[in-house]
Amino acid sequence: MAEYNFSDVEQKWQAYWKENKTFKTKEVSDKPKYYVLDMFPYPSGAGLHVGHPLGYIATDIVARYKRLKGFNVLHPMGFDSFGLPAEQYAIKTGQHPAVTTDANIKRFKEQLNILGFSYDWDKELRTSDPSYYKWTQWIFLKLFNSYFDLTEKKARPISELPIPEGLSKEEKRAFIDDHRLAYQDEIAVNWCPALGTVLANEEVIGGVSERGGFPVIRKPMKQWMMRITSYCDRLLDELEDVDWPESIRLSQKNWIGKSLGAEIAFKTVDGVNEVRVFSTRPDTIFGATYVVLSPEHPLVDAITTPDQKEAIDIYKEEASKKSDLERQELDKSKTGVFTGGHVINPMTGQQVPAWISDYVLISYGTGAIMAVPAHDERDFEFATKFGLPIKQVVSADGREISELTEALSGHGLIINSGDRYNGLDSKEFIKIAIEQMEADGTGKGAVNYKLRDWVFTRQRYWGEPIPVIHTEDGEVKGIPESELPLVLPEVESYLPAEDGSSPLARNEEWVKTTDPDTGRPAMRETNTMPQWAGSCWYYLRYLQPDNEMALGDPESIKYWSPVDLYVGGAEHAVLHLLYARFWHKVLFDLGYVSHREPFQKLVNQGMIQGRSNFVYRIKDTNTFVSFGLKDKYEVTPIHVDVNLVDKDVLDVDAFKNSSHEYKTATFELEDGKYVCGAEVEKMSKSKLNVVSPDDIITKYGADTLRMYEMFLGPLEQNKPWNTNGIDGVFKFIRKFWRLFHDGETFAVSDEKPSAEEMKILHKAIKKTQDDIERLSLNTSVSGFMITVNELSSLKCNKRAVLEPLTILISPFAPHLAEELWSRLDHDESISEATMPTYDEQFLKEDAFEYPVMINGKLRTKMTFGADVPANEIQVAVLTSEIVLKWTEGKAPKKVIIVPKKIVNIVV
RNA sequence: GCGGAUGUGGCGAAAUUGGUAGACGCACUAGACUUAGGAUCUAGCGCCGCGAGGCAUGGGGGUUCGAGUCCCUCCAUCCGCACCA
Repeated sequence: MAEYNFSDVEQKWQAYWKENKTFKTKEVSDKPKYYVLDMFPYPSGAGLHVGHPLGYIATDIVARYKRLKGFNVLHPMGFDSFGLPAEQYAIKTGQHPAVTTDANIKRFKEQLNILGFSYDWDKELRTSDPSYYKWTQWIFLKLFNSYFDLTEKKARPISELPIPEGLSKEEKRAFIDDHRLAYQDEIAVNWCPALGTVLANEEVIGGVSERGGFPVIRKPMKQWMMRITSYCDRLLDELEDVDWPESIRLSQKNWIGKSLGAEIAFKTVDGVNEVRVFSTRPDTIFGATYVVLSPEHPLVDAITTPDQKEAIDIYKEEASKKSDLERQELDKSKTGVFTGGHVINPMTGQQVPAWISDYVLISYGTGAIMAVPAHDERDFEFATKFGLPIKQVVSADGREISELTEALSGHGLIINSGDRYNGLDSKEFIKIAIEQMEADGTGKGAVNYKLRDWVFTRQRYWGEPIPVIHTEDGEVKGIPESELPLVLPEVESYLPAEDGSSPLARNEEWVKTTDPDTGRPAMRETNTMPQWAGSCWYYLRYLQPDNEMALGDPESIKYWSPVDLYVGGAEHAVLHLLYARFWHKVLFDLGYVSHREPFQKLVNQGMIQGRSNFVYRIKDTNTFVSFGLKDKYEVTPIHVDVNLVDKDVLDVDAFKNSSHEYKTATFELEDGKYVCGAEVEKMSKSKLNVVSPDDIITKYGADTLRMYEMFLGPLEQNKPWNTNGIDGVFKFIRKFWRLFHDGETFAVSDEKPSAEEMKILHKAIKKTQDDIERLSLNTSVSGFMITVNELSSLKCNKRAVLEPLTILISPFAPHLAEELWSRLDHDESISEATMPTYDEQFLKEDAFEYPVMINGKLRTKMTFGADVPANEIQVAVLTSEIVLKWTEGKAPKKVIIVPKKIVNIVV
């Protein structure tokens, strides 16, 4: 019997799609639009493993489904092709990153294409193409030439910035530069010596770089910054408008870290300076028995008394040497030094000592705190260690605890805060205390954010050059738009310089330029943009990747925005998604895009982990024992290449041939087989658990791989890859094929389907559509299997059933569906077909035996169906609703009817 | 520490609004057709029990005629954030 030849069929249809541009997006259409987007990949040298396509398969199914449902679908793919690995490879080998990147992209595209994705490759983009980064630079200039209007809470062109009267030329320029959304600042940045570059806060995790895990230190440097903090409130509030997973919304909220409280001034005793602190608990101000400044705080020297100067200087020196990693070590006990100076608590009027400590961060709030040891854990620890006074001012029951053993961080009744305030509810006192301090001029209500402005420069080669020049007299100017793109120049070496300047600085010829306004010599900016820049707006460029005149056509942007479905990994929860939203909002303010948020619905596909296999070697021998026997010996587990293992059974010969070391190995088998152990780990080369989609496709075909990846479990869930179950899907594909065949010949009958067959079909239509709509793609695959099992046992080969079923399955197994579709005498691609609709009349329940409960106790069974059964109680079934008729006796007190399920009667 | 997610057979999992828990698939067992099968088909497959029946969705408690699903509480695993004032 001729079996389904997936390999020929898949090649045939992939060639057909490519040749006919089957999936070319229609720009103009009266159909409703649907924009379904994948997070585009960084084209790494390793190629795709079986985990990468998970999200792409899901979006491809949705894209194909929406086409069949009559939507005009945009489903593009591109490459985030600026990035560190290509540059590091370049440093090692001298190979230009563009060459490496091109080769990697070629490989990626091949791998994507054999999966049968319906991308419109005419829309492809690469962030490292000058034609693309021309517009990344253009957006940079827009940010450079805009300011944030605080009253309207939106970006406006810098030309509209109101400038105070009477400023000198230099002051005026400084004033403008101070308001730009992209601006330069000398700040303490996260400098990573190993990578030779500055990193954004978001790229530093626990004191080490996100990429590579190298130590990061703080170093003051002049950097380009993005004024993302202006957008804190909008980035927070407008999260409510999008359909995103709660966990991502929370991550973004936490990252922005908005807290409400008060900013309070503690004047120095001499009245010259004031230490401003931020507190979320101004109600505890009567308990503020000292203040702590961060070692980097600008007032430290002014407050320090001469006899404490030496100790303070030593402490400051030590703190500056510490990396963030060391400062963040949690279990270390608190350190600090008394400045010798005192400040005045504005509410009590008492003098309190001022200390410095590195547990107070210069980068958060005002860089100084009022310490309330009775009600803050950290302050309590500090006060206890240094013998500072602890004063309880909030109490749960209004009484004071004589000997506090821990900080009481909850709310309660105010005590020890003067007759005016004692007895108040502490939450209420927050408002009252702020009002009082505002009246006294000693404090005010304040909002504080954790989010800092975005450090936008990298001292790297492989990124977008920043399109500005520095003039002789120190002015910074954007280059004219007509000069874009500012193409990345060639350099001799890709290594960053030790002083922190970018590799671009090496090309002196390129750096030297002239100021177009004055004709005087000027220097180009040599830093480049961070990798996030290109991915901040790529979803807009897909609409018109070839548009040389504009970022995109406004009509097109209006038609396609927002992205209806965006699928990608949760690792971009804060970085990419926050930056992209920020840029989008600026573009929205300036009138270039039509919607406030770029991505309407976001789904995070889970990670596919590796499933490693192990063999067990008896210590000091070359004998391996099977999994079930290993406990009898002292064994060492050794990773074995999962590609030599099938259903946990080792291919012993292949294993022997895999390495010289194993040539002479001997094996202790169980039931004639060598069984391997298994464990879930990250998929990686070193663990020998990488499964390539290419290998799976060679063995089972792309349709099987697509369906199996969906079948594996819910899309959002992390799950280990396990090839063991793939046979089931493979069998299903062949079984489906066989429905259309009688032996070797294609045989589909035009006979009218039976009621039972119609029911199977319509059930399948309903289930598949419901499942895709809620992205439960695993259950829709199961649903297909049930359907085919049912039809198969009926030996149903009727066109009226099989044809709609082919359409239904085509988003999942497009190659198989196309082949069958053409054999069913259709000339056009199945993607031109229309999704069948279901008819309720075929979905009616059959006669069914229902349990009937009376008073929750009696249990009998009745059959409800077309015939009304006779009992003491007469029951009829109409469609799926059950109607009870009472012929004798009293009507029951309570009748609970659950359609299709149980009749529950309380008499 | 704070926040989020998850917990169902030997395994991956289903159960969409509370309504016959374990669909579907893997593995396994038995059988059929076969020279053979890693092909195909049929049947079985949560646990205890010969059986009728009983017990089962991480543990305990609650609401309900009815709970995997809702509420309280505890436990475990994974993932974020973390001296954020």
